[in-house]
This record gives sequence, structure tokens and C-alpha cells, in this order.
Amino acid sequence: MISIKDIAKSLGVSPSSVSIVLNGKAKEKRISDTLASKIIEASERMGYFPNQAAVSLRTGQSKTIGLIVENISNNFFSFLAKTIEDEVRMFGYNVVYCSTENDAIKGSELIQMLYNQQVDGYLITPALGMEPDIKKLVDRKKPVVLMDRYFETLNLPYVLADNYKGMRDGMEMLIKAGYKKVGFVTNDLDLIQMNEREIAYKEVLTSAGLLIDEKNILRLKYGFLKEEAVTTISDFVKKTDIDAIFFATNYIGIYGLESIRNLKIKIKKDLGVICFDDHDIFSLYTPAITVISQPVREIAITAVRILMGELGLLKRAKDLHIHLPTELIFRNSL
Amino acid sequence: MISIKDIAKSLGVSPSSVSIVLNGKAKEKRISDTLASKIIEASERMGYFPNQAAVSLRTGQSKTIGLIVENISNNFFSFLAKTIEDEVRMFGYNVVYCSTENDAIKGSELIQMLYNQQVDGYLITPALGMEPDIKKLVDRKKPVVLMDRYFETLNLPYVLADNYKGMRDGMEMLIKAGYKKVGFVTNDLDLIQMNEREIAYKEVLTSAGLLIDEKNILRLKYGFLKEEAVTTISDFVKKTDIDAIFFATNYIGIYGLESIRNLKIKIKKDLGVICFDDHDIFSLYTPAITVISQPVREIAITAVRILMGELGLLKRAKDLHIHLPTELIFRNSL
DNA sequence: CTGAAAGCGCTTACAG
DNA sequence: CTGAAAGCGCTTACAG
Repeated sequence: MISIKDIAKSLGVSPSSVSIVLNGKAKEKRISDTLASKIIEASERMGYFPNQAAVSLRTGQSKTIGLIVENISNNFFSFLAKTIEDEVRMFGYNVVYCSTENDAIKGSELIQMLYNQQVDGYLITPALGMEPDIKKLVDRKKPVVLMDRYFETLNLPYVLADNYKGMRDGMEMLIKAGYKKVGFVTNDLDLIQMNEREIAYKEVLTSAGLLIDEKNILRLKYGFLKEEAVTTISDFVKKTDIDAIFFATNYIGIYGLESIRNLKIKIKKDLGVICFDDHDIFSLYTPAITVISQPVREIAITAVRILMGELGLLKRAKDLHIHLPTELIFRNSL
Repeated sequence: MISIKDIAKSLGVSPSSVSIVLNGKAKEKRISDTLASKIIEASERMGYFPNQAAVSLRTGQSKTIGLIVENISNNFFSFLAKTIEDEVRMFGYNVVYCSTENDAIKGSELIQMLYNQQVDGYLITPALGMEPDIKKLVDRKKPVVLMDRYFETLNLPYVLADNYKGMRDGMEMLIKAGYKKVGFVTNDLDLIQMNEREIAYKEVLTSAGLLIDEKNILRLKYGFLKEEAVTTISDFVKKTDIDAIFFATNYIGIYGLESIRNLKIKIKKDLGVICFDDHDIFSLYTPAITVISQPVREIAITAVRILMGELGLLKRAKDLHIHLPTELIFRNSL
């Protein structure tokens, strides 16, 4: 590994001059143009690249972002991860990813690990219970941007879909289409984005003059295996008399499609189906499933932009609490 | 941030003793038990965590693995990433991910970036043309394990599915089921795993006494947008008289299903369908699609095990060229 | 059994 | 306009 010292020695100048020039501060520090160009030429010829560990130790900047998601293998999060990667790369940043699996203990360890690694900023889709650890980060002046969900008690930047409005859109369309008994299948996590969807579900029912029947709401245990989930949804559909079903997330919707298929129920004719969050499966399924699509790409881009603002690489955003509009994609399931 | 010096000062001992104890070398360096336990107690009480940048600079070990995939947002790779994350975490490692998008120029930059970041080891699904950059890594004594594909000219550890055998299995089943004109839709990347699939496709045809008709092979341009791919496959199906179609990857298969649906062709009755690599969509589709499933989890686990061997954290593997068996999952499309 | 010192590669305040 | 020196936080060879 060739170092600044090597370049300095080969040119008979001091390492500090080399450092200054390579950091683009030649003008500022009034290094002569001749010396500057000699240094640049030599560094290229010798194939010099800075040792990030040394830079990091010295400056406290690692040029690395920590990305904490629920599960990197999940569609939504891996797509988020890809956009984040592309966006931060434009600022010269790498990203370290971690999956919490919605476990606060694990999330806490991951934050500690990223902290030790000296990551410069954090993009987090927090699990319930990670609040204190995230607060600690903020206390230590680390920039944090939350995605997909947030804590009402923590005044932090966040970016997510407008879950309330998106859910309202979907529900209103169901009501307008004449459905009267809409089932809702969600998970049992007390996360803000899920809660907002549920609130909208209930509000639309109420304002349409329909009753909220708790029996029509199914809360799937998070961490259910596929088979358990599919069976539970089947049982739920069988024992209620709903005429439409709203799946609160795409993975729940995928399980739900399997349940419905197993029950040999005809989608649209026997049961209207709609899902929050799109997925390749939904457009390919027969019939294609109507969804509320989340602006995943925009969530990632916006979160990165805010984070770069906090890191001083971009103008600081004024608005730090962002709800991005969802899109109702009408297909063939209602 | 509290440092080793702070602990040393608070205890009135030297920083070296603290370092030795915290690295578990108390016995080896014959530090007294009393001092050792005092140091451990203090470090916990004060909430000490090592600054990884400093450790990295000093030891040359960053405790970070570089993961280079084709595209982190793709199902196969994000699942790979999740397993890798879990596996390396057990050794105290983090992982930085990058997507090449099958672009060698980008891949080259990413490798340089990871190298500067001082990652300890590399897990790479290489794009065509990354050979020289990977070779440079090896020359610099960096452990590298290739996944999903490899270079025949580079004697490096690799782990992938047994593409040849998997494809044979699928083709033999098609032949046995009586199909005579099997179409093959692949991409135009000259990657080893794709080549092996094509070789097996041709060999089975030949040994079944059937002709290889180049018109029955479609090579989709990598980077095709969804619409282009769907249309191209539709045109291909229309102008050939194939009785079955073998999709060479899951994303091609997903496009293909859409093409077939657009053409209003009946799967199984009019056209047998099989795909290399499974996906949620295939089991949910009507009819469910028969696939050759890759052992993604095992690929990740094995690759990590080999890498940890190279890093000296595990017994070094003897066998460094691993072809893992695929599984034929028979469903309803033939 | 323990401490002082050197050094990993870099940046920056300071001196000239 | 340029260089020598200090120091980021750690580890390790060396001295005692």
C-alpha cells in the first residue's frame, strides 16, 4: 500500500504538502502550481489511494453510512437499499447494512456496532423499542434519518409514505365500489405506519356510516412462518362474512393470495382484494391485484438528501418530516 | 467517546495494560487477575467500546466484509445478502454492499472503494470484465470468494449452484414428459453460470436425438426494460413452434409469464413452462410453475465459511470449488 | 508482572 | 510558499 509519505519522499517534499494538495486545498494553503501538479502527477503514477482507516481516525469521518432495515431480503427494503446505495455513492459514501428482524435487542447491538465502526450517519427503519438507542445516537450528535416509520416522542427527521392518506384512498374506493364489510389483515407490531393504516381503515368505515367490527380485523403475529400465516388468514376469511379484504402489507397480501386460492374463493366475484404496497406478484396474478403503491424510490432519495444535509454536504432541508404520496394502482381484483 | 487512555487514567495504570486485558491477552501477557478484573469492570462501567478506525489502522483489520453483487434489489442477491449478514455477524463482521449492475467499469470502482475502506475480505458475484481487478486484489493478498459465477482463468475459491446438473434435470424431465421442441430464453451475458445452463440444454437435446435449433434460443439483452423484454419474448414465442419453454433465470421467467399471458396461451396445455431459479411468484401463479431451485442459503453459508477460513477464523476449507445441488420443484406447468 | 515508546497513515495548526 | 510536529486511538515489541 503506497502512502503519502512515499509520494513525499519520491518528490523530496513534505508529507503535509502532499496531503494538502490531494485534498484540493493547494490554492487555499498557497502551494505553488508547479508543486501541486507534480504531486498530483506522482500520486496518479504511483497509484495512490488514501487509507480510509487513517483518514477516519484523523478526521472522524468514515465516509460510510449505516443502513438499518427490518430485513434486507425483503423486497421493499432491498429496493430501498439499492436506491440508497446509488444516492450516497454520488457523495462518495459506502453503506453498511444490518437487519433488525424487528428485534429491539438486535437493533441495539447493531447500532452499537455501527457506532464503533464510526459510520458518519444513520438511515434507520426502526423496530419498536429502539427508541433509547436511537436517542443516544442523537445525543452523541450523530445524524439520523428514520424511514418507513418513526417515533412520535423523538423529534427526528423521517421520511415515509403517507400511510393514512393512502389507506383512505383505498378504503374510499372500496366503499364507492359498494363493498360493505371490509376485512383488514395487518400484523401485531405497534408501529406507526401500521397504526396509521388502521386508523384510516376505521375512519373511512365510520364516515361511510358502517360499523367497525373487530372480528373483521386480523392481526398476524410478526414472525409467523408462511404456513401459519396462510392458515390463519384462511380461517379468518372462512369465519367472517366479509365481502372485501384489505391486506396491510405486501408480504401479508402474498400470504393472503395463497389462503384465498386454497379456499377456492373467486377474487372480485366472491371477495374484493386490495393490498397496501405493491409487488411484482400483484401485477402478474390472475386477476391482477389492486394496490396502494408506496414511493419507495422517493423515500430513499429524500432520506439520503436529508441525511446529506445533516452531514453538511447539501443545503440543510427545512422540512424534516416528510409524508410522500402513495398511488392507487387499479387492477382487476375489485 | 471514551478511550483506552481514559480507562487507564481512571485506574492509574498504563494504556497498554488496558489494551492487553480487553483483547483477552491478560493470561498470555501475565497481567495479574486483580488488575485484569479491575480493568474489565471499569471498561464496562464507563461504557468503553473500541474505535474501529484506530484498530483498523493499527492492525490492518477492519472487521468488515465487502459484498459485491449484481443488484442488491434483486431477490436472489438480497436473500444472499441476508444470509451473508447473519453468518459473518457471528464472527463479529459487518458487511458493506455494492451493486455492479453487470458493469465492469462500475465494478472496478467499487473494488477500489472497498479496498480503500480496508475491508478484510471480499464476497463477489463478478460481472464480466472484472477479472483484472479481482486478480489485483488477490495479488495484494486479499481473500476473495466468488459466488454464483467464476472465472475459469482465475484459480479462486467459488461457490455456486450446479447449473449444468440442474439444467440437465429440468431438460430430462421435459423430454420424458414428451416435449420435443423446447425453447430456451436466456440473456446475452457471457457468464459461466449461464453458459453451463445452455450447454446442458443442448446436450440433453442431442442425447435425446433431437435437433438443436438456434431459432429456438432467445438471448435477451441484459438491461432490457421490462416492456422490451416482455415484447421480445412474445415475438419469440409467436414465431417459433416450440411446445415448451425453459426460462434461464427467474427474472426472465417473470417477464415470460407476462408475455405468455398477453398472448393468451394456455400454460401446460399449449406450452410447457419451466424456470431456472425459484421465486415467490412461481408458486403462487396459476398454474404454479415448475422450477429448478437454487440453494441460495447454502451458497451464502458456504461462501462465508470459505472466506472465514481464508481469514484464519475457521479451519481452511480443502475444497474451494463448490457446486451445490439444485432441486427440481415440480408444480403444475408441464 | 507492568509501563513507556513507537508507529499505523493521515490532517492541521503552527512556525518560518 | 513550504516543512516539522503533534495527535487521532489503538497495539505490540521492548525494557525493566
